[in-house]
Amino acid sequence: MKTAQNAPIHLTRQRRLVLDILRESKEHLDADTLHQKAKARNAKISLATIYRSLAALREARLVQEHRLGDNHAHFEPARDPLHHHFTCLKCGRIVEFRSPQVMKAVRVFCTREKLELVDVRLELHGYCPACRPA
Amino acid sequence: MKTAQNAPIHLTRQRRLVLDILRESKEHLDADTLHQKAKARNAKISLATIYRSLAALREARLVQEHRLGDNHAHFEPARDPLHHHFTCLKCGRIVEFRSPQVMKAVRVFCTREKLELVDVRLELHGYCPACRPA
DNA sequence: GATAAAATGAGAATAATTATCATTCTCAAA
DNA sequence: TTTGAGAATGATAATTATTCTCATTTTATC
Repeated sequence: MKTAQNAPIHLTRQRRLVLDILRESKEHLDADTLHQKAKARNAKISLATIYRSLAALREARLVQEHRLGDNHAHFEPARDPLHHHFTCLKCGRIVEFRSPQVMKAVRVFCTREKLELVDVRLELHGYCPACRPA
Repeated sequence: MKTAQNAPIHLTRQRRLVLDILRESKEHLDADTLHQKAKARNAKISLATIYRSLAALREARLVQEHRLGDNHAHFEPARDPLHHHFTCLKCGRIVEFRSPQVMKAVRVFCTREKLELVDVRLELHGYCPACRPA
């Protein structure tokens, strides 16, 4: 049985490219946008490879996947410390935030339950000041 | 606080049915399973109506949507206090937990940033004791 | 260099969700 | 009670996101 957990990632040209684009853009890119940007630099890269690279990079903890408002995934390079997102339900604006308290509480819970934590995803939804009702 | 966004929901027979099934099952049902269960009680209910009902119920804060491991949504009735989920990446087991500390930190952040909070979704991924590598 | 394993590209296939549209239901005003 | 407007529904088509297949290419190992 393979322990995908500790598999060192093989950083191929395509995976490197995907990671580089994510790191440079510092935005929450989705697979399709990533594909566009990748093609702009590399005539031949398949959307399937984008997805496969993202899966491998995520497995290696180099990228994080998020589910913001819409029903497709967004990705960003894993930064330390982790941060979280608030998405405005009306205008889609994203506000990022960090919270040592949240991370602490999560770690305490995982330790107590003997859970090995790979990924933390805290997503808030609501209305930003401009969109909240009077 | 009554707001423009959360118009009072019109609890039609179909929406009531969807909500009842969720409340009775106390599980994390996906749209398709919900459709099966609904059809078992009501000869005529469309999958589209399931989705529309879920959207309306979510808007009314009566149900919560989650993105657990697989790439489709799961739903459960909104319970108070909110709870969160840890999903094992290998076996899919779900461990629920509550955390006043997390909720407190979230509320402090939203107050400070003048954000109106509608939904909190904290999802942890990793390996459960049975699946974590030696 | 030979060979096995892994990664890739292209596009088909699948799954999840949303859109369309004709019909039905709800409810307030006449 | 009728009626008319707007909302909800059912059936299904359409769209979107993601995964799969398979032939080919690249990389790692001997």
